[in-house]
Amino acid sequence: MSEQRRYEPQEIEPRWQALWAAERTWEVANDADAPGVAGAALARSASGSAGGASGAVSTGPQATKSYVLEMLPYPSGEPHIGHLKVYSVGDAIAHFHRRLGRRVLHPMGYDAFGLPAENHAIKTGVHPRDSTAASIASFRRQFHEWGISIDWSRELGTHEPRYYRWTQWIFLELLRAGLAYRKEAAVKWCPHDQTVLANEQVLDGHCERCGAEVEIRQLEQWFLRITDYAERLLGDLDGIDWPEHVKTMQRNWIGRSEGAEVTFRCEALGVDYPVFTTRPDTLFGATFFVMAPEHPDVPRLAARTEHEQVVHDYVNHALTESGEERSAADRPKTGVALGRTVTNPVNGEQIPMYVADYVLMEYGTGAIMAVPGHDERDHAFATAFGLPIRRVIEEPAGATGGGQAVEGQAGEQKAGDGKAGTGDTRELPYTGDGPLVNSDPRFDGKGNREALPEIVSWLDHEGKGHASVNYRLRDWLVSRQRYWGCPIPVVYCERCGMVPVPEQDLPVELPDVEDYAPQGRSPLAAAEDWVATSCPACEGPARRETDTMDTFVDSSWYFLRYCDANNDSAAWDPAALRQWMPVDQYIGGVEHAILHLMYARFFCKALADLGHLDFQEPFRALFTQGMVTKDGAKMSKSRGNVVSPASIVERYGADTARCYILFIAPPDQDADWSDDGVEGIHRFLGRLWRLAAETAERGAAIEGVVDGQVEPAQAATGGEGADLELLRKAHWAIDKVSTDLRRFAFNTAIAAVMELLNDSSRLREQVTVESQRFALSTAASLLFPFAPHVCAEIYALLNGGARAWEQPWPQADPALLERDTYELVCQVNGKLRDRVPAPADATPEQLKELCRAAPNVQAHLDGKEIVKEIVVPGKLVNVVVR
RNA sequence: GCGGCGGUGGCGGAACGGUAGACGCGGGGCCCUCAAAAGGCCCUGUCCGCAAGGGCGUGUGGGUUCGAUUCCCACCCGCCGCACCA
Repeated sequence: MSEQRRYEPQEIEPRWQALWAAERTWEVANDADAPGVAGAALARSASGSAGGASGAVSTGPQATKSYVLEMLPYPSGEPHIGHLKVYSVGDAIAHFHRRLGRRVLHPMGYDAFGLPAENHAIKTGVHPRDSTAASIASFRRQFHEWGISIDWSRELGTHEPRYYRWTQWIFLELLRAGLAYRKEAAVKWCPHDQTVLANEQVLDGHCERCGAEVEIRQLEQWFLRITDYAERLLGDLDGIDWPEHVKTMQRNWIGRSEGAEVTFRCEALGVDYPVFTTRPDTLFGATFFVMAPEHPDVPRLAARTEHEQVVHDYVNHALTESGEERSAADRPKTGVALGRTVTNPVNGEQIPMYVADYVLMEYGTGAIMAVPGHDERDHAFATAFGLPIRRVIEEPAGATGGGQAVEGQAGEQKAGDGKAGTGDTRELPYTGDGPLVNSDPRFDGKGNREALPEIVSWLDHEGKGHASVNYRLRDWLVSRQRYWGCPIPVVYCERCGMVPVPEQDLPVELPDVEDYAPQGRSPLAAAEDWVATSCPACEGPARRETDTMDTFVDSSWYFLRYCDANNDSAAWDPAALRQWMPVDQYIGGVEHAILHLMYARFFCKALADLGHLDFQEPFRALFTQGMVTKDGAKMSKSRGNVVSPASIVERYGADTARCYILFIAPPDQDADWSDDGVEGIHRFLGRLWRLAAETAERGAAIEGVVDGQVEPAQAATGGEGADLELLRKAHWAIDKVSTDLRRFAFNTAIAAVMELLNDSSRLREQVTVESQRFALSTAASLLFPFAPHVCAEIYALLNGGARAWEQPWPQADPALLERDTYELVCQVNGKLRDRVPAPADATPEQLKELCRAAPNVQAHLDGKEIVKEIVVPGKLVNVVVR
């Protein structure tokens, strides 16, 4: 190099950021014809070709839209390295789509309500409104400093009244449709702190803060009826382009099971108890009946019996245990008898009722029929309590099922039930398939799978049961007794009951309260003059709902609001949604695989049913990025291994930070941060910049080129020797980067540009300035989505001030991707023995000749018989010898 | 237990069934320099060999194939979900 030049991102980056901000480069209007949008700018300049592009992309009203969206950040403190990663990925995609000629919507907002901000406020004494504002300012500033191409005209915060006004509107729509409702639910209550506790805040049945024994209280809570959508949430997963593991998690979460609901009658009380079972084929093996401790009928069943006190104690103990304790997998089965019986509808047997904590109130009906012969849990319980165990399915000879085959007598079967002894002496429980026995003459001998539907239709006919589908999914509890959230827009009137706040009175603004610490009821309840209001229906005295909404409600529709973010007369104009939705590429952490992504899908389906949307799925494609670790561990303050994006950006510049985080690993994988690795990327960008600066200088010296006087680099199509080699490499890189961007392989895309730079550098003494300029221009063009500032700089430097982001994405010339000679791989018995140059158009016969003639192939053929020759044109010849 | 993902040099990672280890980091040598920083050039899976070359190598064991990191079967290990779900 002629003289020492330094790559100075601190000088380069703010300059381009200022330009993009001043020109509002990344804003895109809803009206496709509107001037000043990025797409239109591209259209204007698309006549010049650059970076080897042929066939400029046209944009305009007809241009394809692309909605590229990263999950909005929760503004707490400063952005961390995970934010840098997700927005680097999203920005690369947004830039790529723009330069493919699409109109790209790439907005930003903040998920600003929520517990962490509130807890932080309680701890520091800074009002959540203020700490959130400070955090948002920090995020906004850093997004600018990272050079993320955001349409800032659509910025929003979910805590702003102009946003949550519409969150409340959606809530009212759901309420109107019966999809939001109030219901009593069992919640944990600390009698000392006078507060509801989350399950996580209960340790060993005691309050984690004061140690008081926790009680269970039935409290009214707000729910959203997501279970109505279980089937559609499951079925529609098939039509969206999401990672398989995310779909699997959602399927598991929904937990669909097919079976039957069967009614067991308690004659003493005259009450029918339905149970859900996936195994109606084993009904004849039901020898007892179990209810969950939370089952509302349990006290009633035990009342005035000798079991009353024991049952009461057991239930109380079970209720105060933490979910974690109760679900500990192989804990011994516990329970107590209720002293009552129910009738097994298939055979009229009276079977005893128990209450046991292995039965969950949340699943099915909160009561089960127990079939100890064919269910492991029921078997464990029966064994512990000396209950009869009956085999109703034979184990086919040689089959392996749940039970292990044992020699001799099945000693485990201490059942006092005469029917237990059949010819099958293998151990129970048996959970596999086989012919029914000990059931009913109509079914005995039939395969259980075959008999199952027959039994169900028989039950149906008798009015004792019916086919049924059950889901694990529960309705979504959305009310929170917390301050920093969206107020639920209803009031309670003594005369009219619960009354929705009329739409024109929205938003119900969150009042400023001084004491927002949780205290058993919502902190909002303390804001007396806010709570006291008048009934919208009768104008009589009424009180406002003081619970707020779960933060996940806020983030279940924000992607819709971006489409029409500044609309003050509606949540959105349907035309705006038609223009942008669904999101074409959604990007975020896999930690939201279930909750956020399920809720957002639910909202879309519900809003579509209400006529507000004309699509069912919000996110057509999803990409989940992996975590960034340091020294193999999750970054955390307590470990002291936090790498702050701000410090990296300050030291190396945003381009280096962004490129590095995309280079270390495929973005969907976890990646370990290495300080040395960052240096490597910084060297690479520095080398690219220096070589480009040198090339521009050389060009100026030879051609008298000065800024603004040359067209963007023309696609060179000729040349020979080193020039041709470099030209080919550039086209190879175009092809490689284009392919890799489509499959999110940013690491290999950046590697390809590195190769192009390495060749440019190696050949720089042997090629013309024009070749060099084309190669480096192409490198900058291809790298722009990852390192926009330095690439804009280089592109302008080499192309008379032309703007990289306005250039169509380069296209590889197929003719230059092919070679007239290549290195033929010569194998003997599949082992590489030699490589020889071969003409691209050689026939298979000629290739065989070439291979056999290769010196080292000769050596391995010596004295052997050629059995076969495999020819893969363009690649290799494999000679098989004996 | 069920489901998903993964296991390749000293490290991060490449590789349409066809040259294993691209690219980068780290390491070694050299150039530039009074010296250093910065930068540049070369080498770098492993073993044998002066070299040419050869042996061995993608968690383990089988299989399919002319050829397997890639496809199939069984297993081991790690990570992530879910988990007494009837």
